[in-house]
Amino acid sequence: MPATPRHTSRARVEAKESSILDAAEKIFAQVGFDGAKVSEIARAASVAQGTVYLYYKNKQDLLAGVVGRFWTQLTLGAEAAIEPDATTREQLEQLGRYHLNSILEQFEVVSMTYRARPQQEQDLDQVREYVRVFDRIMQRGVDRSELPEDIPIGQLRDVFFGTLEFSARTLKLRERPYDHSVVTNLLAIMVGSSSTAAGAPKGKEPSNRDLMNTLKSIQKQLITSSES
Amino acid sequence: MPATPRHTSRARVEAKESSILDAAEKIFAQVGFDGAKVSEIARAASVAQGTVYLYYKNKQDLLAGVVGRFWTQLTLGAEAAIEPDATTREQLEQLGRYHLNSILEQFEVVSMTYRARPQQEQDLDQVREYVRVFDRIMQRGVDRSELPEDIPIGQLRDVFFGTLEFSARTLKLRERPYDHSVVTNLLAIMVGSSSTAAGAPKGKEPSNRDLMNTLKSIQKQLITSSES
DNA sequence: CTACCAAAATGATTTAAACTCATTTAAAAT
DNA sequence: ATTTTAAATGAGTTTAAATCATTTTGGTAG
Repeated sequence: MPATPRHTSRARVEAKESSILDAAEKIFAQVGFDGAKVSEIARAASVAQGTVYLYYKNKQDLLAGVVGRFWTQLTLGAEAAIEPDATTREQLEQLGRYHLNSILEQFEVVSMTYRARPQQEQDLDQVREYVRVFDRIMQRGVDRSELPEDIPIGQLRDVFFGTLEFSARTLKLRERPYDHSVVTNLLAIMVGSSSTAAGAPKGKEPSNRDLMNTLKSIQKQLITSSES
Repeated sequence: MPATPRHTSRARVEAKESSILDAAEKIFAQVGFDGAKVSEIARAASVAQGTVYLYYKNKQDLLAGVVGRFWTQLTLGAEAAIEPDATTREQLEQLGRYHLNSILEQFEVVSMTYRARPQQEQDLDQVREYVRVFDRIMQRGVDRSELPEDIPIGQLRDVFFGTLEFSARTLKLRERPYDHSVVTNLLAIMVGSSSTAAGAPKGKEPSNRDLMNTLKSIQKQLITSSES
């Protein structure tokens, strides 16, 4: 079992595992999950069919591996893309920009995320980990008093990622490239209209008052907070 | 071929077609697309396996049938749920409420929508038809001067449906029922904070000024409108 | 009423691809 | 050098989708 390698170096096992993942990612992206044959993937990874099954229980599990790795890397990239000293609003813009760009680039893998969690089970752990990047930015905003402390982070998370994913789908469908206005507009409605966009009046500091006011007014409307 | 029935009544053919769809919908929802066997579906519809293939080219096509019918019915229901004389804001709330409720109820079918369009092809026609309900409400708002005329309807559509779908996923994951605050908050950020929610101050007419102002301020930020 | 025809339905058979496992090969320990 | 254990192999098995030669059904005409 590769799960507990004693006699062989862990490094080699991991190298093979990742070469299988590379091959799978390539083939899945090319022909989709259903179109992909495990024999093809094995060939692309230069191993025998049976070897794939030493590392992954089945084809589903292989997909989960590909998708999981993608989101793990996305988390690392997102953390790198965010300047720790920037304002909450700037950090959200950095994350939004990074997120939209990434899911456009790896659109096929993102789409397959939904197939990697069979039958209404929990989300992939790696996806949950990823969305925490958003949560941390928001929580930090609360701690720094840039955001009201009873702001519904969970609901705004769905606004943020839901909008960006649907926008990415729309852009793909129309064969358009990354469009920064999507992020700008999203932040405008989420957090008020302090502008950092090109073409906007220069020399004016983004004010956090807009952000506070907008979110406070949302807050007033919140009847029942559906999470802790 | 059932495509051109001459000797048999169209009604009977359609009855059988829809009984196969009913069976497929039931089995798909129960065990998912991959878990479903065509033989099971045929059994549930009281026909032979081969008969299924007279009506649908393959299993994928059968899924497309189930999913397409769902969105067609959703369009009809949405149109019925919207009062033509209500304000734009009220109509959006009606649509949002109806949409969230419906996709929560038929969550499995909605999830399978993405599998019904194989390999980055166009959206299902029925889905495109459905989202036009939103577009018409918005366009009507523009025509009535309740909305600025250069409002980016396409982008707001992604905010609307993206947020609701991700919110539904979150609610399902946490095993919570329909939560109206999701719709209320979404409208608050999309369209300003005129409250119609329970517990809010009564006797105050929802003002359209909020709506205009919010959207105007978004408008200012729009650098390039990425659609007509 | 019976013979005829075409549409519709059937399910045994074919096909294809996921998955298994007895065997071989390679690596590590003694 | 020998033994032991891990890793890899691919022919063979299994499963389920899809096909198609045959049968059944329902309508039409003589």
